[in-house]
Amino acid sequence: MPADTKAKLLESAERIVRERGYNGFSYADLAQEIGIRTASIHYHFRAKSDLVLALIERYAERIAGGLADLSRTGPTGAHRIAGYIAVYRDALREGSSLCLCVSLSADAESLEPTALSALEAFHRAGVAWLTEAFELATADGSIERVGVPASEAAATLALVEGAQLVGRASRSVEPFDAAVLLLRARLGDAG
Amino acid sequence: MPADTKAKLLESAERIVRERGYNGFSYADLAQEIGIRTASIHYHFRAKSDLVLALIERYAERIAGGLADLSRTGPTGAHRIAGYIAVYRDALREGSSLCLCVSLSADAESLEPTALSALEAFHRAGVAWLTEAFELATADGSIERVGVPASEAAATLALVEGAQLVGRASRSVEPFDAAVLLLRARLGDAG
DNA sequence: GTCTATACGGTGATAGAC
DNA sequence: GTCTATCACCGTATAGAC
Repeated sequence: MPADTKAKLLESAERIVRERGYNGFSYADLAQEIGIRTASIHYHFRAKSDLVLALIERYAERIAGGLADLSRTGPTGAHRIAGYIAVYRDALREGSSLCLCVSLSADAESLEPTALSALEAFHRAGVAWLTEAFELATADGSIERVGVPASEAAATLALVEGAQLVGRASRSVEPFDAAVLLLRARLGDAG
Repeated sequence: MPADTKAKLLESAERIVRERGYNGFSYADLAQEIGIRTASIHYHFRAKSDLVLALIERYAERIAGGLADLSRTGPTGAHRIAGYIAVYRDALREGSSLCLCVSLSADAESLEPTALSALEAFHRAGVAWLTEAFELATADGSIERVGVPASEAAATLALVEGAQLVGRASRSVEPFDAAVLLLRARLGDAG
């Protein structure tokens, strides 16, 4: 099935970048994993920078889709925040990988301006979604003591990204859970 | 002054790793920066893994020293937490670099077990120091609504590390400040 | 679409002269 | 302590055959 090679490449590349970082993966790794030669990868993605940009855009769309679902199904602000935390917890995969954009943020220096812009857009979208969720929580009373929604959103994004990093360093979810414990406690039953 | 070459190497290496990550720096970068050949670096650090381990240990000692000073001079729990946030804010250097251990956590897969252990120890020491600070804050009443100190500590460490990452992605301190705004508000005058 | 072959610079690391 | 010389890869990328 040569038609979906591009999809396979994106799938494998995402996993490798999330485990090893942008500078820690190569076309050789990728080629070996899906069983073609490195030269063939260049047919699908002219340069590594093109691949990484496609990776971010695909990832951002997927996450945006998941958050849109959460917005539809999460009955309260607290439920939505709980769902957001779960997305990052799952992405940590027991300490073996990071959110793609957490991994790439650390390697920001090696990225092209286009990739950097996509990375910033990802973060802006996360903060925007969280801000809405905290606004809803203020309205529906599902979270105690909500501060300015935009500030709560910025803090929550940083918290879950940092929690991933600490979990990654110990190859375990435990530090992640410890870091988000107080936030989840504020969510009541939804947490 | 060939005697302090080792110190110069550590200084330069730390800066480069904090800007570009473990996999984004090479002995060649280092050699060029301090004006010797790559072969000479091997005299001081047999392998790259030895250099990175020395880097973490040196960094951990330096930060521990700074925190010990803060413990001595910070009159209240709130002042100590404020000082801790400032340490991470300074390390971000306007968005151009990360805390060494934030950078290395993202590249955890590429590190030797000894370096990984040192990284975990760094995080444990941070949480331990913060736990003490939050315990003090509970006792002196300098922070409102303190939860379980150990949980506050885990959340604070993740918050500042994540805030750095988001700042790094936009090459700016602004996202860092936005992320820690609510925590600093809880610190009252000390924030 | 994928291959072989190849270019060409970068990579950590070592041996041995000075 | 630092050098030159050299090693054995690995890195991204391209040309052109099939």
